[in-house]
Amino acid sequence: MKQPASAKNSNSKSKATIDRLPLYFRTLRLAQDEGIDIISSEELGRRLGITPEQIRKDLASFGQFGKKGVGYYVNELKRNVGDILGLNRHWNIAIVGIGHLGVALANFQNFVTLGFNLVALFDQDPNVIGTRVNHVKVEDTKNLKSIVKERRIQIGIIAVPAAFAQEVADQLVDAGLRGIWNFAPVKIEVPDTIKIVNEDLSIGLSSLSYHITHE
Amino acid sequence: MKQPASAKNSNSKSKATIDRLPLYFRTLRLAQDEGIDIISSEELGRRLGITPEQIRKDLASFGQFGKKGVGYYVNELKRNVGDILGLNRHWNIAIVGIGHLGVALANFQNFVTLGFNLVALFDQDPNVIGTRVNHVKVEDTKNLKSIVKERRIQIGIIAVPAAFAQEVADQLVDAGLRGIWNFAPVKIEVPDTIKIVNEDLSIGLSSLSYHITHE
DNA sequence: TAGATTGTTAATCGATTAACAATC
DNA sequence: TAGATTGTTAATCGATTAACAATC
Repeated sequence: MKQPASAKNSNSKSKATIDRLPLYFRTLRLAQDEGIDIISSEELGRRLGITPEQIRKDLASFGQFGKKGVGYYVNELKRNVGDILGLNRHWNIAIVGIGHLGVALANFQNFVTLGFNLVALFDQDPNVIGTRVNHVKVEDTKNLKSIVKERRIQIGIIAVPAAFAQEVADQLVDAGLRGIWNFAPVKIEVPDTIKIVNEDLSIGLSSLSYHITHE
Repeated sequence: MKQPASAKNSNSKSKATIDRLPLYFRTLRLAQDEGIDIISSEELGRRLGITPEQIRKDLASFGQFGKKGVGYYVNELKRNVGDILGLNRHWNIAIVGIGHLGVALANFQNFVTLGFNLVALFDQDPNVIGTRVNHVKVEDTKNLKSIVKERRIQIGIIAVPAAFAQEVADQLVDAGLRGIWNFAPVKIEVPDTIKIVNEDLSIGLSSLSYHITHE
């Protein structure tokens, strides 16, 4: 029995592939801004430092987006990659912990261009509660659960000290959100229906230190 | 002819391994704080969500740090992993671009505990130059080269908008530093004697978006 | 048509997992 | 000694690279 053309094949879609998609998206947006209509895997690769074969393989695992002998239509490919990444819709996000990092993230312009709406900020410090960061009012963490539900927040960003991270994660999960972006340098336990991405900044710096040390 | 015990073997030391070392280091420091003397790969793995086999393999690629039937001495292993990562010395670092992100990084407490000394901040905005962030004075980017040399800065952190990142990188390289930690969402070209680590925050968030979108 | 470039299969490379001998 | 746990080799799994037919 033949597989229908639309059937998902057993292609890669590996973690590595998914981590490269945002890079493709970023570069396609740039190309779009430059007024480029068509781009080849060769040119995409040159701009990103990735081999053209890799790019074609990555894209082909999600569908046939290109035209043989021609290349990829920038607008079309950007829309397709955006659809795959879920960036062509709007996600409501919240930041918990409005310290220096929380403030920096609240002001992060890329969120907006990627379709993320910052709809709530939380902190427990009375001096911070009630202030505004990037036009969003800081709420008391005590009210986290009701506000997350009310404002239909799907993604929570943890920017509190490591010692409080698990507790905050528990509250976020309890409030029913879908994903957590964790900046606290600690392993957080969540039910496996919740997607978690860890962003431990000390890894990047340590890796740099390693490579400089070893010549 | 027998290989001397000290000879480097052809073991992995893969990128993946090196990226896990900082996690081991972090967990060992925590264990040390808890007063734990000896830890098994089993327990380390439990705390990190990594298999014990993986941990033993990673560590064994750098030497024999454990005791069969016993485990690893926490202090000793932490020192060894720190040595490998180059964290048991002091690196002088500078941040270029004192916007929200630059300020957050300047206040990042983990730098200190990892042995990084923040010795310079740079910006081009006259309103920012001369102010102090976490006790460090902000200098004019114009003087970057001479200050980087003078203060023996080995690592530079780029926290400027994407459009200026390459230009800043060129100046840093010209000043003779060894490594760059790049937060600008753009590919930077440097000579291959310079190690560069890219920290594109939109990747983490896009990856989260992808996984939530696909059920 | 000739040249260009994709999509896909096969070959290679690298990383993880399993198994177990060595040994504390 | 018996039990525990490392370090290492072999087996498996996954990801990248190479090659090329399909086709614009």
